[in-house]
Amino acid sequence: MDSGVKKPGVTSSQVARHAGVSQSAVSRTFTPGASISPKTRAKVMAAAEELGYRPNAIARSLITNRSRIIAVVMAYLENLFYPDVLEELGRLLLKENYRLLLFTGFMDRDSDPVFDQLMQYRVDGIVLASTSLSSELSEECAAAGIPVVLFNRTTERDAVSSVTTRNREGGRRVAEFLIAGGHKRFGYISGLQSSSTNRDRFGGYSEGLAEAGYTEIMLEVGNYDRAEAEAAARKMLSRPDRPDALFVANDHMAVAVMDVARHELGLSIPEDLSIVGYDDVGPARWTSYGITSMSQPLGPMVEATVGILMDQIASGEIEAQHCVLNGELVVRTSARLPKSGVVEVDGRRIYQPAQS
Amino acid sequence: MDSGVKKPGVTSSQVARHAGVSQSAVSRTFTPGASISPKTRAKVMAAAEELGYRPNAIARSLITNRSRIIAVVMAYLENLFYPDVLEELGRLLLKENYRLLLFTGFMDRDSDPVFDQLMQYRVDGIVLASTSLSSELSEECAAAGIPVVLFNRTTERDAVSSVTTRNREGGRRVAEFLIAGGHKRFGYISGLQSSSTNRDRFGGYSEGLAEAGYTEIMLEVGNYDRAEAEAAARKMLSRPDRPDALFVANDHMAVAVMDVARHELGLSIPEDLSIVGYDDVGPARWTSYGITSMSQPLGPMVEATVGILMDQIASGEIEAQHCVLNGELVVRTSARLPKSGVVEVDGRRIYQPAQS
DNA sequence: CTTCATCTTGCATACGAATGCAAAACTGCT
DNA sequence: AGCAGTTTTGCATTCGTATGCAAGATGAAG
Repeated sequence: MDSGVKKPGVTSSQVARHAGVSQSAVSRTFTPGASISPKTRAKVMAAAEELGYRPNAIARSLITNRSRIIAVVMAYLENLFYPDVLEELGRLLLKENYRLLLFTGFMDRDSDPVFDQLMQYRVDGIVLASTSLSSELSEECAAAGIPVVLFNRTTERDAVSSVTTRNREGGRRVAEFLIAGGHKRFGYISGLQSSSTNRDRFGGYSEGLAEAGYTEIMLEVGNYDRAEAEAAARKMLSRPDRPDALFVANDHMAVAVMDVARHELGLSIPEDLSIVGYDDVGPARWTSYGITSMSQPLGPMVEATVGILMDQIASGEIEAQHCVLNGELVVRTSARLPKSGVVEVDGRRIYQPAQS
Repeated sequence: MDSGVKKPGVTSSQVARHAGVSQSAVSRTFTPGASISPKTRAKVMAAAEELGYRPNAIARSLITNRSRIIAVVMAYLENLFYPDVLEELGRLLLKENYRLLLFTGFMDRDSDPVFDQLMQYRVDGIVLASTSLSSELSEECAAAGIPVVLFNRTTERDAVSSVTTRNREGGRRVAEFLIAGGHKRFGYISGLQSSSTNRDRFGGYSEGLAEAGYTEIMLEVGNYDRAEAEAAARKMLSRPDRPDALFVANDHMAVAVMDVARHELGLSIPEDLSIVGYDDVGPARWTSYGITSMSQPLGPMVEATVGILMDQIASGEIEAQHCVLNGELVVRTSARLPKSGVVEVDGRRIYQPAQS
């Protein structure tokens, strides 16, 4: 029974008058768990329906001191991993009856005004999923008593909650895989060098290689940026002693690297060059690329993120929690296969060496 | 001079007391254009700084009846076109001092709760960029007096503002291009059949073909979905009389179609099959695909969207405005070239037949 | 029918900032 | 100094909802 046009600006008092009850009764009707008799509730509902009343979330926020808004900060969305995260976050937050205030499309140094906005809107929680944002921002928010979760990154001091995957182990797994594949010359195209994910991935990778006696790694910087990754690939792969195994810090860059290798330099993948990426994001699965990639379990990561936020909001405690999840090395066609260790699980091929 | 921890919950009255002025003075200090002397302003600023005061946007909204929040509704973000839009929207809205409340990750039929939320938060404007959302939603919002802009879609009755490109002309241009390329058997993989963009693109395409005497078009439905597009491609391209020219309703699907054609069916592109897409989105530019595609001018589209919103918010008038922009047929490698008509503009190759 | 316990209800107030209005402070001018 | 004109200030009220408190209604048990 829709009464057509919903005029905004219908207040609870108007509904109250129309229903012949007090404003409190109206409020209680729309407050789950409030003390209200079925009879008045019905009266109120009828009047509300008739007038097209909707509780004003702004006014409610003012008094409850809860906005039911979670801020999500993502400097850029070019890497499909982040839109995927965003979509899942939207889904889960909606289910928890929270809204998602998105901050994106700004340069990283502009983060100060962003911080101001966060504070002004009294958001109930913050998800920081920008690899490149200053750590100060996060700590400042946490200090202000707002639950913050770093998504896919950490800071040195772990004063603020985070959700990550075992990047170090991931890097090491990539090394093992490439070594088992019989590769001899190793390269790495890095992400933002200041980011924790990049440091850990590279750390694990070089550790793994070093243990097998490979101490030299050709290094170029891609800064998680497509254009820079292309340039890095051009430079590294046109060297006479170019690597035969290349770990790229994420799939977003790996795609670009593959295009350069194949179409600009005429290399065959994986015959001339094996490439391994990170994230296992959409394009990695497309047959044209088929990137062998360390996966990050997006669903569980988002679930953990929302879980931590809800937890901290409910308890009022903002003690830092750190959730570290496991990824898998999903094997596709962009890298030569080792003789053993590749197993099929749930229709996906995974590299799982015997010892683990 | 930062005083460290910003305690939230500092109110204007507290600042007032600390500065020895009235609460009004504090309010005026933070209201651009209000009547306040430099001297008191300075006093207030100092006190505010010291206490870590930030105006409470919620409280402000309540009285000004302006939330400075724009809602953006995008059912899914899998198609990179939408994240790109989102990023640009974020940038422009931030510049206009508006926040972006994102609704995503819900199935389309669930749009009712979404509408409720929009109303509850008293958003100042709405961008509807979901091809598949019901038209009612948009009209209901408009009826409620909230400026609404349909992004990349329209409704039959044009009671609500929209920003689109000339999809019909685009479809026709694709037809001309493929005909000029000497193709004989034409196919179309459609988007959501209920969407206006799909109808227009196909309408223009079939018109253009019909005028050249080609009245038969092989048709499969992709629903703007990757998996469905793959299935559609499999079906259409394994027919003995498969088309030699295929227009796919957007690049997101075209990528999938290309993968199926090349890697599952062993077709060469563009030798065996020419493919043209729509949107000119990121992956279309990647060398592995190099999709010839009708572009949609994202920047101008977003600019127009924000422009319309700001206009309507400022004027209070919500008379529907319709902005229709031009795209170009960006020529790459996924389709055979016509003998003439391809010109180079700003480093991009464009199909521009003589008469236009 | 009384009595006490439990539910409902309305009243009044609070949340934090913006703003019309009138009083107060300042300005410049004679 | 005195006055008119202008600017600045504070007071009081407002926005729309939630909630503690006390009064009223209802129900059950005796």
